[in-house]
Amino acid sequence: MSNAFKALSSEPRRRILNHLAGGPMTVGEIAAQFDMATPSISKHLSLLKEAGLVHEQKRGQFVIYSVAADSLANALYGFLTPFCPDARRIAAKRKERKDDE
Amino acid sequence: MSNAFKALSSEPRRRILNHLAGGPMTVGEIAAQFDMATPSISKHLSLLKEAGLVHEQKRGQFVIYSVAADSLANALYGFLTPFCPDARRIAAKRKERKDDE
DNA sequence: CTTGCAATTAGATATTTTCCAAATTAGGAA
DNA sequence: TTCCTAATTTGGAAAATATCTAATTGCAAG
Repeated sequence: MSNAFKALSSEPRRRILNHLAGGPMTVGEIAAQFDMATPSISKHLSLLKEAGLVHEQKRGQFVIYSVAADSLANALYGFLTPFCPDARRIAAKRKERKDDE
Repeated sequence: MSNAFKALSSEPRRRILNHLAGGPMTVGEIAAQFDMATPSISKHLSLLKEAGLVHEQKRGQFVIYSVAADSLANALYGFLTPFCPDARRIAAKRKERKDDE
């Protein structure tokens, strides 16, 4: 899903992802790094989750977020593919074969 | 530069880039593919140019746009690096060495 | 049960983005 | 020059975003 790109379009969200790259963290730990109210951070996190870029795990009263590295890779891979000449050739062949049927 | 992500956050702009992946085109040729007024397309293209994701070349009264594949790759590479464990290790070492000085 | 802390949801406001139609710029051709 | 076409700029309205404070939810400890 390309909500990923909308999620990545915000500087704060990219910074949040970067922090999370260091390992899972609670909302409070993340918020402590930013000059931004906790609800705003929470909102950003929920957006990142919507986009499938982070995972959320509840532990008691805490919520722990972590990077969904696989989704991140998939989103960017899917986007980049059409720009790779080899991939384009392969896709074209596949399409041609489909048209024959 | 991370204007690239803002540029990529719009569906129309991603579709435009996709069309351009097929080869250079004039504004009119691009606009013909979309159900959107030409000025809007023009605006999107100028945004993509700002972000360094396309190149512009004037030929007479026409303006030809093409994908700046290198910038595209650089932007995504730079972003992805912190999420790659190997790259993280290397960056950490580099930082450590710098701290010693 | 009440109190306290973590996090999310609500409500409000300011800013940004998107898009179109109309006007403008600029090149090429009669 | 004058007309036509390509593209950009302008002006403005509607929609989406970002961020804050205040209120709410949920869990856990006394």
